[in-house]
Amino acid sequence: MTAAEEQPGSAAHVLELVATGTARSRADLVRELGLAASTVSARVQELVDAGLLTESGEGASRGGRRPRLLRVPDGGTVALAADLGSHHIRTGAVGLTGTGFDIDECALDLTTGPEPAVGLLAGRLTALADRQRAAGRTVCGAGIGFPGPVDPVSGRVVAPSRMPGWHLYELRDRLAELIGLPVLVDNDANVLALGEHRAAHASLRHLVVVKAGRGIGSGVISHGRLYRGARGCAGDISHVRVDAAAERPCSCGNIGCLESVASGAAIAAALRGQGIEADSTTDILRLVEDGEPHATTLVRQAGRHIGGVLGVVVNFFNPEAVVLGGALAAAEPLVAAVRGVLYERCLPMATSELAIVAASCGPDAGLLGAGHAALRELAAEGGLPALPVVRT
Amino acid sequence: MTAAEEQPGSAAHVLELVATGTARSRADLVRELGLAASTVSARVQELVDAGLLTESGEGASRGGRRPRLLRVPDGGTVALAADLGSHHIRTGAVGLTGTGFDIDECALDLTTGPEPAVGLLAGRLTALADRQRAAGRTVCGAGIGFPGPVDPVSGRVVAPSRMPGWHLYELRDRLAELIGLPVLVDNDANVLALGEHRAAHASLRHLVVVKAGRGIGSGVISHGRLYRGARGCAGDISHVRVDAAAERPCSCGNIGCLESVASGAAIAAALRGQGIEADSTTDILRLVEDGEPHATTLVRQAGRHIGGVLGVVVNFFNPEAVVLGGALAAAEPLVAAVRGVLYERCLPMATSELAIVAASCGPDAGLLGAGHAALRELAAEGGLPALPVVRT
DNA sequence: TCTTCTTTCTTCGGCGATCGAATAAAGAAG
DNA sequence: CTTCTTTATTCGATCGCCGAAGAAAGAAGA
Repeated sequence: MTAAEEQPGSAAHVLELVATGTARSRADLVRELGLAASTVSARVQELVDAGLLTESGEGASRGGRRPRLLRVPDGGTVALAADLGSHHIRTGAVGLTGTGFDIDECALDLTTGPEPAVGLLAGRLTALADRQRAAGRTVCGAGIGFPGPVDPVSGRVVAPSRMPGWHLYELRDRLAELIGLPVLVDNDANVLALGEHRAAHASLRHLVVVKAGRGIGSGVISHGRLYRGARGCAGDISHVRVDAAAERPCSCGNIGCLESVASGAAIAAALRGQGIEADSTTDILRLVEDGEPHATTLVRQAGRHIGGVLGVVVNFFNPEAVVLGGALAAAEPLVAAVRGVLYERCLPMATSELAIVAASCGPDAGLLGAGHAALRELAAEGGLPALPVVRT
Repeated sequence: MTAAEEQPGSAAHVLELVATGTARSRADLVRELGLAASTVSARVQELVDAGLLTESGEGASRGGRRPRLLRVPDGGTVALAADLGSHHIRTGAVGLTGTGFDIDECALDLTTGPEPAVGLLAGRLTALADRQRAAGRTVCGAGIGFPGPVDPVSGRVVAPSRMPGWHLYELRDRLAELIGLPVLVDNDANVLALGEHRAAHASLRHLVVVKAGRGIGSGVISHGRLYRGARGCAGDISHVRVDAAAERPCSCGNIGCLESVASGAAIAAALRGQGIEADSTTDILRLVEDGEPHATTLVRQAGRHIGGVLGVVVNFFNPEAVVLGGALAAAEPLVAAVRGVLYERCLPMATSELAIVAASCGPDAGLLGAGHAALRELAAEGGLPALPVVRT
C-alpha cells in the first residue's frame, strides 16, 4: 500500500501505484485502492484514453482469467530536474515511472551569486528539454532542489547561508521565464526526502531523511506527505546547538551549531588544519576509503554529533525510518556512528522498529525527487488532466 | 477557520465550528465550509433533528434577512473525563461546547499498581455519570489522560516509568467494563495538546504542547491533527540526553535524561538535598512564589534545559506555537527561561512568528482535552450519528 | 472431455452527497 | 414603495461510487 495521502482512486494515486509496480492490473488496483471494480475500471479507462497508461499484454494466471497488465508509458511525459549543490549541479529528466534520463553533472559555483548560475542552469535545462522532445517525450516542467531555504509558495530563496546575493531571489519565476516552462523549487533536503520516500519507502508514513554533504539538512515526511512546518523551514537540524561545537562561529551568525562540526565543509576545514589536503566531500570520501585515520575519525565524530541531534528528533518525532543521504552518507563510519548513538540514546520504543539506512538512490536521489515533485505539481499545467496538486 | 482535518461538512466539523463560535448561523457555515447553501441547510437540519444543535433566536441583520442563530445545547451530550497524575486524579464532565462540569480533584497514588487505582477511578466516574444523568445529560463515554505511554489502538499502558505493575495493563477495556461505557485512553500530554489546540489554538496547524509537571512530556499537533508517530510514542522529550544531566541515572534505565534534571520530581529531590522541604509540584510552585532563591534557580535552570531540547524540536518541526502546560508552567521563571533559550538558539526563521505561551486552560486543560477526544471518538457509539472517528 | 470454480474485467441500474437555480422570507436603503 | 442584500429552503441535475449480474478466459478435478 502506498502512503500517498491523496483521495484513493485519484488519477495521481493510480499512476503512482502502477509506476511503482505496486499494482500491475486492474484487479491489483481494486485490492490496493479498496474501491469497487467498476470504479477502478472506469478510472483506468480514462487514463488509457489520455495516454497516461497503456495495456501491455497479459500476465500469468493465478487460477483464473489472466490479468491485462498496465504500464505507465515511459515515452510519455517527463519533468526536467536539477539538484543544485553549492559547487555543482546535476541535471536530468524524470519520467512518470520514476526513471531518470540523460543525467549529467557539472561544476557550478552558486556562491558567486544568482544571475550567472541561473543563466547556466537555464541553458543546460533548455538543451536537456530539446533532447527530450527530440526523443518524442513531452516536457511538463522542471523541478529544482536548492541547497538553502526556499519559500515553497513564492518559489523564492530565503536567507541562505554562505551564498551572498541569493536572499529573496525569485528563483522559480526567473527560471520559468528563461526556460519557458513551469518550475517548482524546493529545498534540496525536501526533494531528497520526496525522492527516497517514493523510490524506497513508499509504504512508510513517517520518515526523516538527512542530507549530509557539504552542509547538513533534513526533509520530513509526516502522514505520508512532505512536512514543511509553519514557515517552511522544518527539518533544519544544521543550526542546532551542539556542545562539542562550543563557541565556534557558524555561517548562520550564531555559535556552536551542528554544521560547524559535522558538515562536509567543517570536516574538510579540519583536515586542512591538520595539513591534509581536502576540499570537497569527494575528497573526504576518498580519504576515508583510503583509510586515512584523521579523516575517518572526523567522519565518525560527525556521525556521532549528527546522531546526537537525531536522537532528539527520533524520540520526539518517532519516525518509522531515518534515511541517511547526501555525499557523506556513502561513508560507512558515519552511518555506523549515527546508528550507534541512536540505539544508545533513544527510547527502546522509538528504536525497536526503527530502520536506520543509507539512501538507496545514491547521488541521483535528490534529482529524482525533484523530478517527481515537478511531475506531481506541474503535470496539470503541462497537459495531464486531473493530477491534483499535492499540498502540504 | 478551524484546522480540523475532517471532511468539510462532516457532522463533527459543523459542531466544532458552532461550538467554538467560529460559525453562528447557516450562512456562516456556508462561508466556513465552502459548501453549497443547500448542503449546509440539510446537514444542519439533521443535527437539529438529532438534538445536537438548536436554533436560538435571530442575530443582527447585516443588511438583509436576520440569520437564525445556531447553538450547541449544553444540556445535551457529555463525556466523562479524567486527567491522571502520578499522585492525583482530576475528574469532570465535558460538553460539546467544551465546557467542563463538576470538576473535582482527589489524591490517588498510581504507583501502587493498577487495580486499586482503577477501582477508585471507576467509582468516581460512575458517581459522576449518575450526577450528569440526573442533570438530564447523556453520557457518551469517558476519556482518560494517563501519565505514561499508551498504545492508542489497544488502550493499553506500555512500559511506564516509575509505575510498577502497569506495563501492558488493559486500562481501556478494564475501565470500560467497570463503568459500562466506552472509554478512550491516551497519554496525558496528548490529551493536553488536544485540549489546548481546541480551546486556544484551533486555527493553528502545527503545535507543540509541553507538559511540565512531575514528569515532562509533550504532545504534537501536525497538520491540525494529533501526531503519534510510528509506535505512538511521538512527543517524548523526557528521555533526551542533556549534558547537564551527565551520568545521572534516570527512571528509564538510561543516563543523562532531561527528566533527571528538569522534571518536577528532580527539582523536588534537589531541593530536599539542600534541606528544603519539597515533595510535590505544588510545593515547588509555592517556594518559587515565596521567592525562595534555590527553588527559583532550579526552576529557571529546568526551563533552560527544557528550552535546550525544545530548540532542536523548534528548528526541526518549525511549529506555529509552543505551549507550555503542566503544573510547572505556572512558574514564570520557567516560561521565561524557555523563551530566552529558544529565541537565542533557534533559527530566526523558526522563531520570528513563533508563539511561546503558557497553557490557557490552566489545570483543566488536560481534562478538557480528554473529554473532547472522547466526545469525538466515542460519540458514534453513544448515540451521535456520523461523528467520524478521527484517526491519526 | 466436461463440468465447476477462480480470477479478471465490463455493463448497468441505483444510491447518496453535493451543486446550482429558483424561490421565499425578511429586512435595509433609497 | 420599490430595489437590493442577506438568509434560508426546495427541487431537479450531476457526479462519483457501489453492487449485482454477467461475460471472458483459464485452472482443476471428475
